[in-house]
Amino acid sequence: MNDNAIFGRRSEYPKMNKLDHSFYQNTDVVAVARQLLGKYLVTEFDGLYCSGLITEVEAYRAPDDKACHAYNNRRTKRTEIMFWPGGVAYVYLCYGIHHLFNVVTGDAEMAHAVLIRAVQAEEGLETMERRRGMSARKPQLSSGPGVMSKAMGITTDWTGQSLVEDGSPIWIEDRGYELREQNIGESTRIGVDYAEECALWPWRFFLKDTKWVSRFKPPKLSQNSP
DNA sequence: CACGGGATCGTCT
DNA sequence: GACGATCCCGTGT
Repeated sequence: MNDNAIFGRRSEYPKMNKLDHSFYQNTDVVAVARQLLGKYLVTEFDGLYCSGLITEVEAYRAPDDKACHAYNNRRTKRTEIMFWPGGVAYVYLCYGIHHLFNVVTGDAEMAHAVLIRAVQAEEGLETMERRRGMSARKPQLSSGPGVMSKAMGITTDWTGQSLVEDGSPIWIEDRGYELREQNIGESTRIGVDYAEECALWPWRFFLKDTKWVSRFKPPKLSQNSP
């Protein structure tokens, strides 16, 4: 996918450059979230290969972010993964139905993660169509964190899975395209109204000029909204 | 297009 | 026992 409306020039990176520990262990999770836009999410397991351009993300950061599952460094069996060193998947079940895929970032004991909310399907379209039961031409195929995971075949079985080790079923690649800053939009995060003042933090990032993003819903605060 | 409700279950209180 | 970092479908305009 080399769309000049989204990408600037191609950089000198070799193609298919799998992101490694040094990328994920950046301690600035908001910066990592931005950097993940324009990269490619890839899954390959059971002989099925799929990829998509990452078009929408959100950053979550313990201990100060009330929207983060590990707010105040709360450790539970589920959130323990977020305290691991960056470069593993954190996948959890939402509303009993949807499997939401996050990338754990930062050093060990830093419970930071980036929620991948949407991708533009690129390869393995027939596989994604079968998983979703719809045409791969429609952005609803993979625009939204629940449906993105479904299209890519990601489930909670993969929580704790490394994204960097050889042979991992899921990883992220830099294919050498450089985003223009002007093509990155930002907003508050979706569905975190309970997070009080943190619900107003502009930690959702997305590619402008593409239909492959979820519909934005502004936060509805019960009170104390500046 | 806006809104509202139901689905469905692991997790934490 | 309550509640989601959501989605889809139905209704009404």
